[in-house]
Amino acid sequence: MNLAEDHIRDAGYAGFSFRDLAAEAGIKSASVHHHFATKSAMTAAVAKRYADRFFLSVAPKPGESASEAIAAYREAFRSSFSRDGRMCLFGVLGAEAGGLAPEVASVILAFFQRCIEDLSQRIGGTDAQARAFQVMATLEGGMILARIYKDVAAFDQAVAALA
Amino acid sequence: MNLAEDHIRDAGYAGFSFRDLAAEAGIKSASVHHHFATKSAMTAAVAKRYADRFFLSVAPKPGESASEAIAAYREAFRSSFSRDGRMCLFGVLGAEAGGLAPEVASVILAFFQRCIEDLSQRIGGTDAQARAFQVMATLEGGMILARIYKDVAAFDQAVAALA
DNA sequence: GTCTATAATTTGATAGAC
DNA sequence: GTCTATCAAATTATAGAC
Repeated sequence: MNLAEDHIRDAGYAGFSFRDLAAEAGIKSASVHHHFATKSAMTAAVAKRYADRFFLSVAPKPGESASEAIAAYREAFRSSFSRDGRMCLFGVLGAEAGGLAPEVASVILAFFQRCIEDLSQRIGGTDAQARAFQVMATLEGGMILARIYKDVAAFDQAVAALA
Repeated sequence: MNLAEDHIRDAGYAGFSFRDLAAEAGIKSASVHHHFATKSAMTAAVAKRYADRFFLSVAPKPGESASEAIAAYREAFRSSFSRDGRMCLFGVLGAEAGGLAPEVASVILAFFQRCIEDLSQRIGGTDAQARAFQVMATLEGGMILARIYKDVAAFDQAVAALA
């Protein structure tokens, strides 16, 4: 799952095969199929694990401000990219969603819905939902720019005016 | 090229094959290879044509303001999505860039660099470049949200505070 | 410019032994 | 849980005729 996650964040759903993963893990592809019946099922499982980890990392702190909530999301994205130069998994999968199984698409939608809902509540005020959409769009788009420029400075400039 | 562009905008580089395109065009895959030696070469050609069309559509009008320049970009993205529900081609390719040939990656980088340069000049002022990065990130990210929600309203909320 | 035919490889997935 | 072996299909790409 770690290897699959890296490959997806780098090159998308088509960016890995069971043989790739098996070779890198030192086993055979049939052994991967023992754990995940299909590639879609494995991708959905990897995505769910990624989402769980993400929402733990952005968990609200008592008495935080709207700016602090936005900063928590920003830092989660930023540290992810600066650690290994790879994108947000859901940004990649979201961009190529037209070619993914419903099984995977539903996990992607659930992730963004939960982000928007969580951010909206923590931002508060009249335009909370629109600001939540703006934050998520800027973070995901900023990741694309950073990966294309191969420079986290592109991300930093993109998100500088956010919070 | 029209068919390839649609497929890429829907499901990325892995979202089409020469046989797919040939079948939909009513010819054979060998005939597609007559025009494009490799899949990477075709993708690069499609991307360049897309970029040319894009920069024509956002060409500056005499005496425009910074807000009007941003609005031109916003409308180019918005109309593209609302026309057929598909993403910006460079948003898709940018997200999965880790698995693309250098031949394609260089076209992607050139597109974003030209966008940033063009927007920076038309926005002007002290933070022009940072604002340009913010605009591009929000537009690309907003496209991802719109395609996942299957609703242009997600894009509209994401970009509402831009200009 | 299109076709038939095919090469060479990769892919997702399965059966069954250990 | 891992293995060997294999299948059926798809993929990118090429050779050569019309």
